[in-house]
Amino acid sequence: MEMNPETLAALGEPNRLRIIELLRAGPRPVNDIRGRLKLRQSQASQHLKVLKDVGLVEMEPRAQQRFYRLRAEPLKQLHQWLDRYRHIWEERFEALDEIVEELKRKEQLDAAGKDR
Amino acid sequence: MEMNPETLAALGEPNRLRIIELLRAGPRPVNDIRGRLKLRQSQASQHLKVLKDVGLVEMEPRAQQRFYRLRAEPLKQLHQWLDRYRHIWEERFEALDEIVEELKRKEQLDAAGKDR
DNA sequence: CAAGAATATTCGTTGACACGAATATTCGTG
DNA sequence: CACGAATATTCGTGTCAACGAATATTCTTG
Repeated sequence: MEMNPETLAALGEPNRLRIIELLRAGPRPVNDIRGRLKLRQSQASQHLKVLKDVGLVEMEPRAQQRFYRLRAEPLKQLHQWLDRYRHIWEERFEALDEIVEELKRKEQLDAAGKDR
Repeated sequence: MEMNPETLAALGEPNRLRIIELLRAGPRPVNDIRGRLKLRQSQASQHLKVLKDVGLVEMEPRAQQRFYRLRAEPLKQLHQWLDRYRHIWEERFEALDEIVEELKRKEQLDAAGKDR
């Protein structure tokens, strides 16, 4: 499972991240996004273009408005990718480490004990 | 729940992403990372510095080597953040929409039926 | 404490990108 | 088909970040 840096880079830009967060609630036309996030018109369009190019959003024209909505795939994929790091925050490994450490210490004590 | 763009931006750089993926298996000294990913020495150090600054990794000196390891917090946080988008890829909502649509259609048919 | 290994930091260069203003495009309506 | 609303695209500018080379720092060992 490989994760694609471009998706992450796209999310790494503050205004784009805000757009993603806004779209979580559902599809919106550009002008709505622009208004809520206080962006210039070109800014809104440009960022949406980047997001669309990496596949994070898709667009549906509706008269002269364009509705943008989140696409499931990349978000799901990113989530799955992170799942592979679960062991980092589920402390089992650290606990295991500690147990191993303790065992080592015990063995040493035992070994030392033999000589006493 | 807010997600911080800097973390994502840090992950958005290809070489840094590779470093993160490499560190998933456990802590490593700089030279090991450098070797496996075929980076220049300064590149390795610089990227590791960025990762450390955003808190994605931490460093532990060991003689003149420095071991870098993943930090749980930001990864866990990112995972949780993505959890809030679950409804996007778990099609329940779309399914629900369809059901609603069908119900509407049915009602109309029923209403029409009454007059026949 | 000199020397070497491992790593960090500095610095100049270059390319990419965000921004804003201006212009172009698309589409419904009179 | 002219017009206006909504959006996209282009272009010039400034900033920032990645890179590579060089230098500095840290730490161990003889």
